[in-house]
Amino acid sequence: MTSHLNRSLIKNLDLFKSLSDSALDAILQTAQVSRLLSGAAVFRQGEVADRFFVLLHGHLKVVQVTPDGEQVVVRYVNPGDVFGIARAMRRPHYPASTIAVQESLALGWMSSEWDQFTATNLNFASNALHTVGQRLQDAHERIQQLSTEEVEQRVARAILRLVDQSGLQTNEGIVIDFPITRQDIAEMTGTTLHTVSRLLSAWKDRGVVTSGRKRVVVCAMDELIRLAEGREAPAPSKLTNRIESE
Amino acid sequence: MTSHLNRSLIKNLDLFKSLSDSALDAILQTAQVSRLLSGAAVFRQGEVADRFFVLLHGHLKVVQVTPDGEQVVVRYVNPGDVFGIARAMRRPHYPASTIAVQESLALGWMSSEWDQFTATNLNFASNALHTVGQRLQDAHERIQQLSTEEVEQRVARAILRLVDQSGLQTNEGIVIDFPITRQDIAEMTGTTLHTVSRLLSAWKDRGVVTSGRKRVVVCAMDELIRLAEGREAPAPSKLTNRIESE
DNA sequence: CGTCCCGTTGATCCCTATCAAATGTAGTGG
DNA sequence: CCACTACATTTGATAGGGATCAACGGGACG
Repeated sequence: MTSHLNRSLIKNLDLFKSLSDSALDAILQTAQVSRLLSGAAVFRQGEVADRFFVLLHGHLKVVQVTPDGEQVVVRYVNPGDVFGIARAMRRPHYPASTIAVQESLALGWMSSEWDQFTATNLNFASNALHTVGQRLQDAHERIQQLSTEEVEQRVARAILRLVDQSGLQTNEGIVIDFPITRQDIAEMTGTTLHTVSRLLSAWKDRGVVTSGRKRVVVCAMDELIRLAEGREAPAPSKLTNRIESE
Repeated sequence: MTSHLNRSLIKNLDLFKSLSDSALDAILQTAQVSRLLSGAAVFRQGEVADRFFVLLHGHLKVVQVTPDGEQVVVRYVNPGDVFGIARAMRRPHYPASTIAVQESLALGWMSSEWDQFTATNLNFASNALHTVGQRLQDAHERIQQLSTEEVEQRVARAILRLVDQSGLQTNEGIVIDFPITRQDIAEMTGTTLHTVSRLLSAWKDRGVVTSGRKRVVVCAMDELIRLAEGREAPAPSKLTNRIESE
């Protein structure tokens, strides 16, 4: 009799790439399933990092709170991503909280098993290094943006990143397929919800996006890319005029 | 007959912690020494990441330039630090340039040897993960600061970090023991050299620091810490008044 | 001893945070 | 099904922190 956890669930995930079937089975043996309601925390900043996870379905956000209570969104976790691997970096506590922004499903292991995994399979540690390297790269990009770019560019880039990771083509444009507020976007870009709201409103007027409560849809990718690169909108040509412009 | 490269040079470095003596010797066999003059680049952003290094002596700065030519200082490399390990994270090119800010000495290996090292010694990959994890943590802290703190706090923190890593106690205070310009500090904190200069001038007037050309000395750590935490200077009490006030 | 770099300082402006208040939208319980 | 409530969003007014522009001063090094 087989477990309801199927090898195929994880065999294509980055972390487990090129592991043997038997290794995968052994790993699944010790996995625990976490079902998460929207708003539920998988773990909280400061807790002992006793488990690590892979997200199978849904979306999580990783947030850090500063000493004086301000929040920063570190990143969003997408299906297939590993998270909570603080212990593998010899960090005894989670440096941030991870919270489901929609109903989600994750697989978890005890941190103590990490060494087991890496010892059994040489690729495992290398894969983890690859993942963390990617994150480091992302973090540096963000530092660069916070240091040198204006708010509008940063917000445009943040939305492009979200679209890239979780964009869903619909007939009104590409929608970010999980709930996200102005406040969230502000916490990703180092600005305020007010400024984000103003930007989205302005963009909506120009037909670049549509947006509603916890919802953002990109209508004109090209235009958004232009904004992200700091080039202002070109002088509005007759061709790009919108129909209902007066 | 023994090489002039001595095992003791590297045996205490984080990356090589808990490697056997024979492993260390094998590693040293393939090392190349780089002598660097101030201003010399070890490698440049965008080049193929064909080598990785350990800094033995001196100081380097890691800088990224944005598409439109602005620079960001990613971090300073201190003696004992590994750098240039892009390839280990499966990144084919160096994401930043690394430049000596004073005469320095580094040990380098071909990137292709990395796999050799990790295969031979299980701790190696784990140590690397630890190092990169530390950097990720640092990057996130910086993102947090850029997102939520004011310039004065950020500059104060940057200087505290430098003091922490490379502070040297002298009779006029703790000096940062390598050359660093206002521009450099600005590029670490996402501000301009003008603002940094104004801040240092103001701090000098208050007796918190002394500074000169490419030189920063911290006189009152406690005061700087206060600034870094966002608490403004307390109402100047009679006890803390400086002699030549008035 | 001149020239380049680095640092200082003033004046001005503008982006964006902040304060404030109204409107809109989903969910809930009677 | 509607009233009530909590939370999201929008939008206006205002102020201020820093960037930017501009010019000068000073030390180091060839």
